[in-house]
Amino acid sequence: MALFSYMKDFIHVYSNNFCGAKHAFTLRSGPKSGTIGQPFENDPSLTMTSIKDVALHAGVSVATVSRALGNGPVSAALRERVEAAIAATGYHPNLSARRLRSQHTRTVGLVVSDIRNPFFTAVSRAVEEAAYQADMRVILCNTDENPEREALYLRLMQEERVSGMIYAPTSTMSNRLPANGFGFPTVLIDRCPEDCSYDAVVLDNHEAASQLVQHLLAQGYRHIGGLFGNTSTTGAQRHAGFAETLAAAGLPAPTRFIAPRTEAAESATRDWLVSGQHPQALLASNGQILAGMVRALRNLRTQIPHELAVVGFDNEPWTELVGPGLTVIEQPVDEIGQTAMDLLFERMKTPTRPARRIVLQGRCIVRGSSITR
Amino acid sequence: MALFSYMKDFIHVYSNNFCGAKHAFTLRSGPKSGTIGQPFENDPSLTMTSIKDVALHAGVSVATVSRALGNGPVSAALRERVEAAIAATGYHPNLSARRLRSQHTRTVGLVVSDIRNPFFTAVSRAVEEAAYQADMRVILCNTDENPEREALYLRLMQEERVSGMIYAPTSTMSNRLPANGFGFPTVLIDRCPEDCSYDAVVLDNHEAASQLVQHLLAQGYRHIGGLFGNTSTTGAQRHAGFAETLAAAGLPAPTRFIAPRTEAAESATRDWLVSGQHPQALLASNGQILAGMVRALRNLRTQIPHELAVVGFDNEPWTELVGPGLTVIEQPVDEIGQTAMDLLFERMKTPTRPARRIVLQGRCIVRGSSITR
DNA sequence: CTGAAAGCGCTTACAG
DNA sequence: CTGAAAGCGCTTACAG
Repeated sequence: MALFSYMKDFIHVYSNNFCGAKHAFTLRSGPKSGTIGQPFENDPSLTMTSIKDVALHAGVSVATVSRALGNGPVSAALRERVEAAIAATGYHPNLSARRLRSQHTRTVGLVVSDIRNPFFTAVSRAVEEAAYQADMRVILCNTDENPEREALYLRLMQEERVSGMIYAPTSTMSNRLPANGFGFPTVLIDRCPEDCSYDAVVLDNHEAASQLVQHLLAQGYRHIGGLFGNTSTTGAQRHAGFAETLAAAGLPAPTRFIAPRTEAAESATRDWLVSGQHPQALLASNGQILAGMVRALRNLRTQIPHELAVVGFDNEPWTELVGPGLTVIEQPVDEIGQTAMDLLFERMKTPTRPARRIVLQGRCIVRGSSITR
Repeated sequence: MALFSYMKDFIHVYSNNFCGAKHAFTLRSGPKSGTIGQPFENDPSLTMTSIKDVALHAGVSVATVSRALGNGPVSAALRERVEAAIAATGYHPNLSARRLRSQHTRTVGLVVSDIRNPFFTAVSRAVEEAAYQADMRVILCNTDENPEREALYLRLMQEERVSGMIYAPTSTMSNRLPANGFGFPTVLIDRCPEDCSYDAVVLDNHEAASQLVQHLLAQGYRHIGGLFGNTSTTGAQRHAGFAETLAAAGLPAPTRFIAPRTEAAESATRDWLVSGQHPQALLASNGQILAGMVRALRNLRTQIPHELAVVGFDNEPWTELVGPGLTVIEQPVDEIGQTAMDLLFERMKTPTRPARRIVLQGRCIVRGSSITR
């Protein structure tokens, strides 16, 4: 409502005043000035009021307007006049100018590897919420597990001069993280090489996978196989927990590494099952793989859990609704996002503090997919 | 790989040169200068190389560096020297400065109402992809159906001076969209008042809901109820298609309007079913509602479709995996995102063109949840 | 408390 | 093709 009248005022002012005198310097912008083939943009300079317009309107200096905007020391009388002028002109501060001048962007970059993965969607929401509370913006970038896009977005982080970055590197970059950091505070999430010198928030992947295997062993399963994502340290760690727990029980750990995508998981599962000698139970190392696995079983008319038990990662809403319900590890997604932001803020305050690695525990939710009786 | 060495060079340069002479003007930034209680940021001016450093290093003017960066007219010799200097100094252009000076941001704002809704996740990906192709950034904002957050983000769009906006308004704002626009090209998606003067890409909601009802009628169902979201024009339109199709068949259309969330749908469904006189078939107006509905049925041990048939919107991967498979309307999410970007570009080119409303058809995917035989 | 002035890092007419 | 200079819209010492 307030916003609406704001807009109307804005439009109003645009079509009347403040558009004549102020542009001694005109741009030659137009269709030809952009990259070839790119659409050109309206010239915002013609439509946007600036702090100068507000100052003129209020009869004060731009410095005073700026102070009124930023809770600086301004007398009540002037502040009032400035506020009236802002309302009258429909002024909106220009963030580019503010960032350039103040040399801080109040922006955190969030670089994730697959926004279709609900794990990252959930973490994103938590990060955004925390940023919102701290009056910061977040730039969300989806690398899609593609190192080229990743390089592009890391460059973007530099160009945007982000205050900090929360980052889930692809496996390619995991081994090549700059030893001295990126030039701004960085917190890794979900994935982190064992030896790395970055702040990080990760799941205890080894333990979580181990829990799933122990649960299956307790249920009497002995032939247990696993499908793991091949693009991250996370998949590798979950595999380690899986394999070591089976080894401790004196059992083999048949494993396939695949792209962490539904389609890849579906065909891998199908191939495995039609190969004849398939396991009694299968573990999926993330939600996408789990979905592909279930789809394959469905198409093959394989009964869960009687013909094949299934366990996996990520407690997505639908895992409760499928078949007898799927046994999964739930990750503390809100805590991961919140903690990552906390680490970022601490790092900003104390740039020299030694790197901290926070390991969070998953929660094993047992459902029908792994219970034969 | 290229990126890695880039980073290393960057760090290297930072700790050596270019940090002495250039700051005649120093900021007093520090812990006290930010908002109270907010963490302060490292002063990037101390760590960042600028175009001036590159020019110095290459022995050319800043204008030449700028031209080399932007494909301007530069001799091959100088271009080479500039590129070497960029590599040596680890220079990254400052986007804030560039945007301020050039008066275009190459940024599109994407304001959605619920990022947990996979429909919006999918559309976001399509928009991002199209933006990426056009060398533009996207700012993704999630209003969470909250008009306050929405107002905040609309203000942010102004402050960021976005080139354009793709926008799914809450029902509150739907009635209050500024008649003259926001001051930049805007395309509505998913939701759009009937009479509105904005460019828009929407589903033929009336027809899609009608299709679902016709399918149920053809299957012999006569007592058909519906759960619809109450926060958007979309829910209302789907309800209209639902109710009118039933009316044409001379049947009543028992309806409940709810918040478009899983939890709300679950409790509404439960209440409806335990009330005794429940329908034979139920329609859900989006994916979240559909999920809540299925969960309620599961908890009540109600068999789909024998005790209750279920149809709904949004062909999310899991709808195929639940029970006998769920009959749904699939939305052309990629096309929606792509088309919205196209409309935005066209609007930028021809600001005065009359508003265009593009109505896309859904696809009805019939699965076991609505087939009794 | 207030204003005049400098300058953040770029891009772009303008004049060679 | 190239450089010197102006200026985008702000914030912030500095001097009253």
